[in-house]
Amino acid sequence: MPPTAITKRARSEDQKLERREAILSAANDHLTAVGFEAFSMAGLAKGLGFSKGTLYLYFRTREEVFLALCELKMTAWSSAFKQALHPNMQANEYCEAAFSTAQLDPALLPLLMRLNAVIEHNVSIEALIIAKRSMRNQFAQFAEATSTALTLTTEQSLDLLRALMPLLVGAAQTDQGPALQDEELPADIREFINSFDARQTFTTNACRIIQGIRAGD
Amino acid sequence: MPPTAITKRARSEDQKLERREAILSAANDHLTAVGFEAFSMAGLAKGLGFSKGTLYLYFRTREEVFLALCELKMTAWSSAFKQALHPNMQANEYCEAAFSTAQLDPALLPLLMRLNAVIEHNVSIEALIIAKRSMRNQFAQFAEATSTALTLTTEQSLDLLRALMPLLVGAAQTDQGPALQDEELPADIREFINSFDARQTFTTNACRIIQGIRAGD
DNA sequence: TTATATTACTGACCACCAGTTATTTAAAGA
DNA sequence: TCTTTAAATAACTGGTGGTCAGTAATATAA
Repeated sequence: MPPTAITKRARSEDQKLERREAILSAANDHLTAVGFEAFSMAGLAKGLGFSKGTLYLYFRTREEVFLALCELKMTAWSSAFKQALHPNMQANEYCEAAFSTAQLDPALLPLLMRLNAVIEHNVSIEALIIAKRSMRNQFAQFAEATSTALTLTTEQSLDLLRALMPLLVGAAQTDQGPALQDEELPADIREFINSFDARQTFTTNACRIIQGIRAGD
Repeated sequence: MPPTAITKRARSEDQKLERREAILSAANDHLTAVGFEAFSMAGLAKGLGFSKGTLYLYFRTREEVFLALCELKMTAWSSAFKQALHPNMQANEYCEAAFSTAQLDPALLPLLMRLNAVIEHNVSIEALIIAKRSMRNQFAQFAEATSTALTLTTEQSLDLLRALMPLLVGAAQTDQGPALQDEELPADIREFINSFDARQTFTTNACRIIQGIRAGD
C-alpha cells in the first residue's frame, strides 16, 4: 500500500477542526471551479490529495459540506453588507449594496437558491439546527444594520429582509441559465432572455417593497 | 428474450407524439411521487413498463423531460390563472390568485425554481428555444390578463410579471425545506423557520410592488 | 523500549445514476 | 415471402454518494 497522502493524522480536537476547515476551503475552490451540479466528493478528495472516505469522517453527507459552506458565506456576506451600509441611506443605494455584496462571492447565490429545496435535505437534524441558528443570527445582524441604514424599526427591517431574501434568490436565478452569447438565437428569444436582468429586477422591486413598508400597507 | 413491454411500435409521427406524451404523463406521475432529486430515468422507464433506452429516442436528456414538463405546467398554470382573474380586481385578490393557481400543481414550483440553474443546462439549443418561446407566450398571456385585471398598461404588466415570477419562485423555496413537524426543535429555531410563510411573503410584497408600479416610481 | 489499544485513514465495494450502443425484432413496403 | 427500416432492448460505460474491512499512525501502559 503506497504511503498515505495524509502525512499527519488529526488526533486532537484542534487538529480535527483545522482538517474540517481545510476541507471547506478546498470545497469552496472545487465549487467555484466546477459549479454546484458537477461538484463531487471524489473531485473534492482529489483536490485535497486524500481519500474520499476521509471526507465522511468530518461531514456526514455531501449536503453537509454545502450547508457548512453556506454558513461561512452568509457570515462573510453579512460582514461585507454591514460594511457597505451607513446611516440614512437612500433606498436605492441600500438595495444596490445588498445586490453587489451578494455578488462578491459568485458561489453564494447558487448555494442560497438550493438551500431549502436541496441542501437542507440529506443533512442531520443537528447540523440543520446549527445552520438555522447561524442564519437567524445573520438575519438579526442584517436587520440591525438595515434599521440604521434605512431608519426603519426592527420589526420593519425583519419584514423587509423576509421579502428581500426570496426576491434576491428568485432574481438571481434568472442569471443562472446557460451561457448563450455565442449561440445563434432568434431575435425574439434573445430579447426575451435579455428582458430578465437580475440586478434591475431586484433593486427596482426591492425599492418598491421598502416604499410599501414605509407607507404602512 | 421475454416479450417486449411495448406491444406496438411507434412508427407514424402521430404515434411518436403519442408516445412522447405518454412519457411526459408518466414523468409527471413519477415526479409527483418521488420529487425532483429522486427522479430517475430508470424509475420513469419502470413506471412506463419499457426500457430506459427508449426514453432517449424521444428526449435527448433527463433535463429535456423536465423542460417539456415545465412547458406543459406553465401552460396549465397560465390557463388556470386567467380563469381566476376578472376585470378590476383588488391587488390582494390578484396576488392570492397568482399564488393559489401556482399551487394547484405541486410540481410546478419545484420545477420553476430549478429551471434556470439546473434544467436549462444539459438540453439542446433547439429544445431551449422552443421552451423559451413557449414561456414568452405564456408571459404575454399573463400580461394581457393582468392588464385587464389590475387596469395596468401592457408595459406595466410586463414589468410586474418580471418581478412576480422571481418573487414567487424565491418565496416558494422557503416552503421546500425538509418536513420538520415531528422533530424536536429548539423554540428559537422553530420560530425562525415558521417566520417564513411563502404565501404571506409573496402576496404582501407582490401588493407592495403593484403599489409601486401604480405610483410610477 | 516494547507491546497494546485506539482510531484516523484508505480505497475497494455496493447500489445506483445518466447516457450509449450492438443487437434484436416489429412492421411497412415491394 | 423477403427486404428494409428503425423502434426497442438490455448490457454496457464511466461515473456517483456513501460504506466498511483492513491498514497503519500514534497515544498509552508496562
